[in-house]
Amino acid sequence: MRTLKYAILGLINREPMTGYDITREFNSNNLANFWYAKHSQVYPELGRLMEEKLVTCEVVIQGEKLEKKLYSITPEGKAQLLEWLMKNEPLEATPKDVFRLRMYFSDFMTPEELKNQLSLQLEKHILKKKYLTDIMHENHHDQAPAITTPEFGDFMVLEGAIMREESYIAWIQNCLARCPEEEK
Amino acid sequence: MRTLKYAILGLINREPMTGYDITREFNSNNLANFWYAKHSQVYPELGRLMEEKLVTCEVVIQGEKLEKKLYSITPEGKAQLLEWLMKNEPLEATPKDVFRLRMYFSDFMTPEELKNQLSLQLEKHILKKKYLTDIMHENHHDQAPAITTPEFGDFMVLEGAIMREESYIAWIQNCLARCPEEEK
DNA sequence: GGAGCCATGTAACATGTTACATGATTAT
DNA sequence: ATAATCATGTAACATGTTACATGGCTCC
Repeated sequence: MRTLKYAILGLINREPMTGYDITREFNSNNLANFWYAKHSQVYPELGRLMEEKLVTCEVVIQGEKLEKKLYSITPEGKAQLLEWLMKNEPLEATPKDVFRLRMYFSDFMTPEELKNQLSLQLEKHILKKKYLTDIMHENHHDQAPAITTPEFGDFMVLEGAIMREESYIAWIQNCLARCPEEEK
Repeated sequence: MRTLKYAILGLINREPMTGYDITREFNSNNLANFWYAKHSQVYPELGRLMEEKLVTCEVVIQGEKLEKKLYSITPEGKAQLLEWLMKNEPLEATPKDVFRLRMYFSDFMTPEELKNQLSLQLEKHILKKKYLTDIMHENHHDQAPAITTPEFGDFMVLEGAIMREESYIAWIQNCLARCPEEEK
């Protein structure tokens, strides 16, 4: 699959970046909602991409002597990125979800503990949704940017992340509604 | 984290099972929507659980001489499972999603190819939703079973999986709606 | 001068996938 | 008989996390 390879190629295709920049993107408000990696994964992968001649590297001096490696995409890199973007593969395996797994075994909890677990999770997803909508206001003022700009991709996936949270929240509320009323 | 450990404990807690049974559950209509593992991961984990004395194992002969290992949960296993179910941990990292990653880089595609990619994905998620709702009709007749039964967990997570597909479908339709109209 | 960030890397470990390997049972 | 499924395991590899390790730059 080598998805990390294409994630890095896609970022460098937007503009030349260092490994540090790429890692920062992977922990940003946009990308982190559907892809991420630690720097310990990024640097070795950049090495592989160099070997495969999909990126080139220029050493830049920051200040007195700090060396940064600024990576750029090659024509072959662009070609492979485009090929990957055009793919039509079967649906990926469904994402793993530890909370859903715990709910699957809910009959081993008391109804009170089940309700408590659902409420705690609900709260967290409500906060996450608020966090995402705040970013949406700040970055896009809830207006879709023009297609063919990088901002369009940012906007689409952020909107998707918000919708995902809304759906999760609605699901938990459904589950809570199905739990019996407290005995007085 | 050792989530696989708890997934296996949770299953064996419902009733004694073999490694083969567990693997089958991990590829079923319920569980596979939020957790799964291959048999090559299950058998070694069962070995670890034996070492930790969280499960016991009884050899059963099937037919003439086929040996099955039927695993049961121990009191200590039950205790650890319950502890895990009661946890209140921060939200997991957001699930990775290759299609969203490709959409993030959509400005590198032509608008036509972007629409094509969105349409292909839409179709797949519509099929998946139909697949899930069919199972819902068959297994539960759209009626929530009583809380405190294992079927309640099955129902909850299946409902969640359907809602997840509905949300994904709505997102893709949003994206398509934002794409410009075809020229004449 | 020190805190926090910029910048790059490696090592050990945990998790997960694909392939290799073997053999019994059941239904056609 | 033979194909599909039941049943259990290991090996090699890919992916991802945590910890170790080093040093420069910028702002206070």
